[in-house]
Amino acid sequence: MANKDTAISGERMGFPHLVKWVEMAVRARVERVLRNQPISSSQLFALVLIDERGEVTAAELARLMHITPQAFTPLLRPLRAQGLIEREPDAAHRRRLTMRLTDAGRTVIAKARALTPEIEGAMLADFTDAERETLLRLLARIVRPLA
Amino acid sequence: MANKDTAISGERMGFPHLVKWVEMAVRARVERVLRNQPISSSQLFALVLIDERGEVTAAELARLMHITPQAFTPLLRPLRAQGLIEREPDAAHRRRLTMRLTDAGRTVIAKARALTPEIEGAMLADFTDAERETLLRLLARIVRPLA
DNA sequence: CTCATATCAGCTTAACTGAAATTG
DNA sequence: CCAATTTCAGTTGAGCTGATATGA
Repeated sequence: MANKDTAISGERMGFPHLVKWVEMAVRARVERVLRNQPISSSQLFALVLIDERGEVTAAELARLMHITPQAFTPLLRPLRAQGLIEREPDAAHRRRLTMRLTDAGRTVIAKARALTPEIEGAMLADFTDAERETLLRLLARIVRPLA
Repeated sequence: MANKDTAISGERMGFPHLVKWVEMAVRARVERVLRNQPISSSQLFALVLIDERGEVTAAELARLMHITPQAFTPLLRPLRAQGLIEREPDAAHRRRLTMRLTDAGRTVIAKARALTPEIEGAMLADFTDAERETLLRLLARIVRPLA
């Protein structure tokens, strides 16, 4: 039976395993909260990244998200169909299409953002303010070199 | 342009957003490393959870992973087909099937586990030992109440 | 010619809902 | 009759590879 006694309480759990577990718990909560919104969890993620960047091409965004550019095209379609983003050929490279949020897109993000503190509160219920701060700062440092 | 200057460096990024971003970076690396293994990232996650529990039913595992029991059945099929797990009707409730790892399953996990330190090392390259310890401890505390 | 971008096609995996059978 | 477990069916979302067209 391997390590029934050791795995959870004793020996360190691997970093990828921990991240996956936390992400699945987060995902379930986000999906539940987004049930009535006209957008999926992954689409929202892309939308937030576009917002953070201001202007960005699809290829660049795909690299940020660690997915192939091909996987990004279908993710984008519903966002365009709902008018949440707009695209425009780049001045220097007509092949590139830079995109940015529309007002409708910003509205959707704002509504979604309002729901996340509740999720953080539920998942970090027994964390002190200092611990939350530490956790978010460390996670942000993992993300920073990817940005 | 919303917050090109503020979002990444200034205002706090939401907890769900940070987790999703880190998870996508981890997922891409795990998939690359598992390319030659006879198992997917999600299947490995389930396998590790079974290992940690020792004995567990599918319904219980689905709750741990925050997915529906229906979503769990197809995840399990390749694991059974490859003989990585074995199942047996529960003594008290014949409807329930408790499962556990086989030796083959433990071998696959061991091989996969050997690859994760490399991923952690790459993603936490500029973290001190103390910072890694803190991060893993905080993540484990999020997971603990879910276990 | 080569490289990056964007997109199309086909495929696989992994989630969902709804419905059914089994058992306590 | 009801609740929990398991599984089947059908659907959707979100990745992948391979191929194609366009432009710098």
